[in-house]
Amino acid sequence: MTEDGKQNIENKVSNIEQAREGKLRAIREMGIDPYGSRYDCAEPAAEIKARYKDGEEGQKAKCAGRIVLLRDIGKLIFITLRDSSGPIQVGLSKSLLDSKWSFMKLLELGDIIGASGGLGKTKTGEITIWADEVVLLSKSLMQPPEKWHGLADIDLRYRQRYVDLWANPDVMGLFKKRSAIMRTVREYLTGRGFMEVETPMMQTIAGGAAAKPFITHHNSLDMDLYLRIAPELFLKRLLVGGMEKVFEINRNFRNEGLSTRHNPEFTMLELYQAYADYNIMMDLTEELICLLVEKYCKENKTQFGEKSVDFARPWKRAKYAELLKEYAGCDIADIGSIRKKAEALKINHKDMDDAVVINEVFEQTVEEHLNNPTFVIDYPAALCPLTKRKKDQPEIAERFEMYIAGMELANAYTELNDPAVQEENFRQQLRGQKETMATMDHDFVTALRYGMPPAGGLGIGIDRLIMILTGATSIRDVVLFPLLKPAKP
RNA sequence: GGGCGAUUAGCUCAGUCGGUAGAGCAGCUGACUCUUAAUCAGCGGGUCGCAGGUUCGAAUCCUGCAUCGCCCA
Repeated sequence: MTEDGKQNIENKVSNIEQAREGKLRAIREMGIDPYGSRYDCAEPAAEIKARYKDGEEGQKAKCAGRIVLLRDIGKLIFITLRDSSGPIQVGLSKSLLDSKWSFMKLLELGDIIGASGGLGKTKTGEITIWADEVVLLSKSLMQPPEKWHGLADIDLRYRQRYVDLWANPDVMGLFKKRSAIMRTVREYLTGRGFMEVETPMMQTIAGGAAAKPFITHHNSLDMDLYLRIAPELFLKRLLVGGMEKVFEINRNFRNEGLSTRHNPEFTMLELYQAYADYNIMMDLTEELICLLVEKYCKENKTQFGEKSVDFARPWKRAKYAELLKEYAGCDIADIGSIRKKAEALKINHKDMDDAVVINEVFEQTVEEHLNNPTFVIDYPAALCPLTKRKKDQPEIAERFEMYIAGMELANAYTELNDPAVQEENFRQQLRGQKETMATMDHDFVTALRYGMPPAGGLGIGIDRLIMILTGATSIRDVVLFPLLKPAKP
């Protein structure tokens, strides 16, 4: 960097940061590299603490992490060092580190160090590494957040998640839990013979769901592509190809508003099982989520904001029409009364097809009441262009959505495998629907013409599932880097 | 898109009726070999989100904008 460049940066930083720059220079002048390198054989802090036994003081211990608290008592410095397993106290005493003492005095909050020495306890009983060697692994030039309250500003927490994660241990804990949950999901599915696959994120036709896609452009082909709104149509092509149990856990992108339940990119689990149907998908959903609840929640319950959710089995299974009757007071066959209800709900239903009105009324009257896990089954077929219809009731589709805490978590159906019906459904456009699931995909119809086994398919919104399992009421709390507008124009 | 709220020191927050900006933590100086948000003494630190307006005078009142949050669509 040029001298001018340096000058410009230094003019911008605060006095506090200038003090840190000063320490950086001082450390360099001592001939010490402030950005150390590889540090071998460090042990997780939690394991060091766990293996400590009274009466066996002096055993060697070595760990690395960030200085999150520092208490300087003069010729004795106590450091609370935190690595990804948790905190451990490191004691620096002048008698052990005399030749390096002026360097030790330059350590400050936020620095990443490695320390090794004998394990022991202080007079107050804290397990402590009495360091005889300390290495600076990375100098921190930024002021850490307030040590007691951590980083509380929600905006800053999302924008600077890298600070949030170490300043707020609960946040780290949540994302560790998310990772563990995902591991369990994969173990469960692969244990049952499912194969994990990856299908295109960039698609020429955005199908498989009702949502607005993001559009991007391929330069050398000079054509627009869509970021996928669902992997469904590709996963079903794999059934045609002979894969019998497949799943994909990956991002979907939907170009819609942001809310506590919606992030434009979100993680979806979709799985397909040949020769199954939606009843099997229901059992699988219940079993998988109950396994997760058992493993990651207390007493088969979670607290979600004001709501308490009870996962006791068997979960309620209720027909769409029955719920509409119960909460909207409308008979699904009586479109007159449903339009009347829509009127009362201030739904602009004039230009909507019947099925669309019914669903609007359903969403506004029923969903909020579905607190404990509930399978809503047997949807109006008009709303489900990719779903097989009931043999004896062609107006009903073999589909369920599963709700918890008033939030849609899963969506599944007996997959439609009749190419003629599929092609016809792709042509049916419902009036009044903001987005449609029925986008013509000729190649998908061709695939079905080769023959797709009857199958059950299931989608689970992973971010929402994590919200339920962790009690986080905003999707932004379970997504590491949620989409935000730029802070400065 | 609409309504409500927030935005003040690096961080967490006070700021009365409109009268020149406050605390704790962090920082700096000093003391301290068993601290646990260490303590004690002293010092420095502000584009009160941005832009206008009202006023003798605005962090405070008004308007617009920005970002975030909550609720609604």
